[in-house]
Amino acid sequence: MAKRVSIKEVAQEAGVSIATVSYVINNKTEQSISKETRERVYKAVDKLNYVPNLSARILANNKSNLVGVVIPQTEPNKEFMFSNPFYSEFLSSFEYTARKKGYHVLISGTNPDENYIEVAKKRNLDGIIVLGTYPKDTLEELKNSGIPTVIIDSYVESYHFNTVETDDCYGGYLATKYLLEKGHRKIAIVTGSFTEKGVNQERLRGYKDALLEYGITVNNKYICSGTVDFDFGLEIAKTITELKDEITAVFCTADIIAMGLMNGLYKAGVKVPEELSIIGFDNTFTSKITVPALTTVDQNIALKGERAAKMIIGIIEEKLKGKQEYIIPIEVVERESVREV
Amino acid sequence: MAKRVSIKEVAQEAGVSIATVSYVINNKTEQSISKETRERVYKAVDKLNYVPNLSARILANNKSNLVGVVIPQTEPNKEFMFSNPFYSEFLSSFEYTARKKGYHVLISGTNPDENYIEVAKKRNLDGIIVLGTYPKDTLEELKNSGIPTVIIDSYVESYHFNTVETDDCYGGYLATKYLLEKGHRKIAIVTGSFTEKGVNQERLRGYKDALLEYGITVNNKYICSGTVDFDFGLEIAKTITELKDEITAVFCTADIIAMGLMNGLYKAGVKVPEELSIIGFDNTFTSKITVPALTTVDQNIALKGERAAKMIIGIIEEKLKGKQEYIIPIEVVERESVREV
DNA sequence: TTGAAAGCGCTAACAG
DNA sequence: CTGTTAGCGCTTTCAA
Repeated sequence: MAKRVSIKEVAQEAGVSIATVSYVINNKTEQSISKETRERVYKAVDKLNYVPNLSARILANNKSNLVGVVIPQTEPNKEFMFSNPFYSEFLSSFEYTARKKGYHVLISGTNPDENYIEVAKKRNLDGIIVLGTYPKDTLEELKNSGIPTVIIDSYVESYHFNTVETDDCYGGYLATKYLLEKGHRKIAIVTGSFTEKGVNQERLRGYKDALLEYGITVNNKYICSGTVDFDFGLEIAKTITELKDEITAVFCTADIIAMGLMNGLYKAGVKVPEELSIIGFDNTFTSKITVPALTTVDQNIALKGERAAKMIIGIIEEKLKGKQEYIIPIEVVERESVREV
Repeated sequence: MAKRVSIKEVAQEAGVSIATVSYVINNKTEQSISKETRERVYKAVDKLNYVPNLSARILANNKSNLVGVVIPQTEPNKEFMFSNPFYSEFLSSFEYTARKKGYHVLISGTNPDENYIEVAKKRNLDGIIVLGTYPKDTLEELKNSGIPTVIIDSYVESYHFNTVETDDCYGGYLATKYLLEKGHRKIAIVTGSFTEKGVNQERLRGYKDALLEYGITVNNKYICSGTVDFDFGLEIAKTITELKDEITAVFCTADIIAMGLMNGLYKAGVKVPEELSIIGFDNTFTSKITVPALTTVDQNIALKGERAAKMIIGIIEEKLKGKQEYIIPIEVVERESVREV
């Protein structure tokens, strides 16, 4: 590797002190530098192809311009975190926004044994984004570490933490209401497991709210809970098929479940939406792809990534003070999987 | 933020010198340390909750245990790089493998204006993974920077660079041959644009090879080239529908195109696979989801990520010398979109 | 087996 | 307006 040039060599080349070089390259306004000197430094930087060594800078400044994103192992025993398209869409938009603001992004799945705070300290992370649900203790510890943190999509005592969230309850309400407005009255819900205060529970709450608003009593037989994946959707198709003569619509609290369900229904010969209407949640890009295309609740993941980036950077740079909260707007995207009855 | 404890405080607590602490926490074998001292240090580390500051370490060692992954803006004007599920699957597996080996991963889209070598130098990256196709100059420059680099899926003068690749030509051959074995003789190919020496060109080559092997002359009318996305597949459905009485099968060089095509065909009332067989390429997780499920060529993306990580780390640690190359094995995954004729 | 001290590249307080 | 220098936390040579 070609020997890296340091500030010292730049100083030499420009015939100034290293302090001066530092002032110039950092555009320190509190230091006036003669135009001439400034130019000499620039020229030397160019000529020598100087690139500052951030490690040294971090050491001196205690500021890394690095933010870490922690992504859960979505499936235990599965090493892979963001096979779920949600994560990649989020990350994509997050990284882009952060980069534009001069921050780099360190990603990390979670090692069960490794405490993320350790990573954060080691790498002098300026801030941390936490995706997904974690035990409250872990989050509390994070908070106590004093490192700016933004939690995404976690309902764990939100009043404590900076958060970017979707209004899942409202989303569940919207989805269900949409079906109701289309004339459906017997509506099943297929959802993930109800970890305490999780996303699924909120969406279920919205579902109930909407039914109540229409004076419909909630029928527990219509509530199917399992895991958030394709296979569960596939599997539950059997149950739904049996319910087919009673119900006219299904609200799946995740697109991926809806896909599995639609697939299973297809195999069982149940036509969507002719015989059964389906609405999803997430609007991952795959929902356009199904046949029929899936009507779903859009939570604007890209916006989520962008807001998360702006929030954490705002906090880091102390432009944002106190607890921060942002709720991502939500809306139904009409496609082809719901019919009017 | 709670004041961080440094090696100095640990030394004080343990009643030894900072050098000794350094030896102990780094497990330096070339330094013998009495068991007793070692224990005292460990105790102090625990008590004070000491976490080493990697920035200082990097500065002293010139070794960051950080590797950068450069991801292209797949679509110009689109900020988002890895909406394409390929990237997330790759990254997921890459990060996991790297983490297990003690490396962290810095991700970055590419700023048109910002030269990635600069990022690499700034952050003292130990190695770089480049995804996708770049101008040869850029890669050459990277090479000259002396930073270990592994290029994924680029055909740019591969003999120069360390690479992890899929044998796209062979994949194209396999896909086509599969159709031929199922009795198809008139086979169209729908593919992306032919940038010089890109993936698509290779897959096309395989397609031609297979036809030739069966003594079939290539019909240019059957070669449809556009962009690698859902919409192109949708669009090309029209052309394919017109060809329907001549051809019996289509090879799409990307799953996402196949999805669009299937969607378009569905709308046009063309039945897959009864009237037309379709085979894809990639085996992204979405290919299970379609109706009918897509028969496709699997390139084992997770393995790709794993091998890339092992390769770059091997090179960094000088366990791997000279040009490295790994070709990901490939196979056809049979599902439901191809029928026997 | 241990410790003192130089040095990694940079920032910033201070002096001039 | 510019330069000197201490110090950020750590590794490593060399001496003890």
